[in-house]
Amino acid sequence: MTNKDSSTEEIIKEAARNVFQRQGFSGARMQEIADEAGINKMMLHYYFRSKQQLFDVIFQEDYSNLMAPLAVILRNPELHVEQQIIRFVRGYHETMVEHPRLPLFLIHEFAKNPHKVLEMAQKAIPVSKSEEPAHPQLSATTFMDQIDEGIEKGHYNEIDARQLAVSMLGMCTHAFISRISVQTAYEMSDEQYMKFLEERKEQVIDHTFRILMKPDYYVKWKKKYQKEKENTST
Amino acid sequence: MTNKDSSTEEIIKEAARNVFQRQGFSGARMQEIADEAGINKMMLHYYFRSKQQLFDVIFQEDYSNLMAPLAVILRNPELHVEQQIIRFVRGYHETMVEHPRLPLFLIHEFAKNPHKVLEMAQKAIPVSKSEEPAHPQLSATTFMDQIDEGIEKGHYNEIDARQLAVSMLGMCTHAFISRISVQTAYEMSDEQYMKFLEERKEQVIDHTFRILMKPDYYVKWKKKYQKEKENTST
DNA sequence: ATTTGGTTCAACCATACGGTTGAACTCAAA
DNA sequence: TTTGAGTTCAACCGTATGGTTGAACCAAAT
Repeated sequence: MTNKDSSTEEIIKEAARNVFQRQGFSGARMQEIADEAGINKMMLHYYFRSKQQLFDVIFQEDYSNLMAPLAVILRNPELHVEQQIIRFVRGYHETMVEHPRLPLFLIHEFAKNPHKVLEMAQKAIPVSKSEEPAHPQLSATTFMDQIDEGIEKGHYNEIDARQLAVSMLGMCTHAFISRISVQTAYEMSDEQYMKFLEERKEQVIDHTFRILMKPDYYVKWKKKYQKEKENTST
Repeated sequence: MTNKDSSTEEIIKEAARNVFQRQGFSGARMQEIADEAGINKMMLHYYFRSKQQLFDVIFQEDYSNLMAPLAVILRNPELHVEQQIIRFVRGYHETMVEHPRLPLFLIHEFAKNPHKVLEMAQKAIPVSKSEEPAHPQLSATTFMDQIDEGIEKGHYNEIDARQLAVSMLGMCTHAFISRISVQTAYEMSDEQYMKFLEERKEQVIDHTFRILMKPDYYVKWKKKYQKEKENTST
């Protein structure tokens, strides 16, 4: 039981993560993973039995550690939608800046094998302790319900909450999924792109709220938000 | 020289298109393509020499016929940005409803092999006849320039045009790329999803303009737009 | 010093897969 | 009817790739 992070198992997983994220399941070669880990190919099978099992472990881990926590934000009934959006978008960008290939990887494998991934997703998002087992997903107001509420109050535009959700997700993912085309089209260096992503975090929040909120409510919100930011940063 | 569409070559291309779009290059099997086409595997090599060449033909065709025309809209200097956006988003949705797997397919292969795809993209978007060869891309006002112009006039919010472009693209692609998760999350039947996409077309335009335009200009625009629509439909 | 269980490896195996061969069929031109 | 180019196929080949074997190494326990 040596240092956990430098154990062979962890080294393999890290190498496999890289290769699978670059090449996808079918594009990845066991030999390539072994090379990247600097070990014998046998080791992969010794620790993870088969390519499929190694892949499943990686995918499961990535999904549970990185995506599931974000999904949970949008189901937290304690949190106001506006806070849900802010935390989701920030969380998404902060996570994906560290793992830029993850969105495309997850989406691609998802599309190739929806059935399997859906099972996995259910496992990965455990029913939170405060929720009654009888009402697994609907315990309180959700993202959608809160938006409808805001519409009734006259704060929000009369939009389909699902359309907003898809737009928000799309704005989040696209900067990572299409990085190369964006970077090429606008002739950005890697540093410039990182800066672009850093700015984008707040931009996506702004875009989402411009879509969601009626203009006067948006202005009010923005003032309040700017003050909060100043307080937090000092 | 028999009927073009039912020629063996076309049958093969159609089958290959399906398999490649479902499985990606490395996931696709020549045998599977042959089976889908209902012919002997030999035929694939007879007509297209190798898997790589068959793939290249498909990819090039899909890109040139379906994506390039859309990209051209955003570079048309004769067209006002607002018109560019409307035509792009409509065109995108109308194309992708017919070829729902195309966005993820293109993006995934692009990410795996950016160098090659970029070459292809340059070939696919020919310099239009009216343009001087000396200024291949910058012959007149572009998407970006027009937006900056609109900001100066006080019609548009002071946003980074690149951020808007990425948001718009993301809103377009996401509905197709993440179809299964969206459909599952909102428990939609296939018909309901088609309806969702049909609505989405106008929604994305609306969202984009809400991000882009100052509220009063947006209201003015919307009135004008609604009238135009009535005129067109009658 | 010996055993034992976990770990590592080079070499090997079976199969899947991309690609090839050579023969046969079709059909139009001569 | 013959010829020949274009087309189709079953069977085959070579290699890449996922997976296995059996032996060696090493550290801790006896």
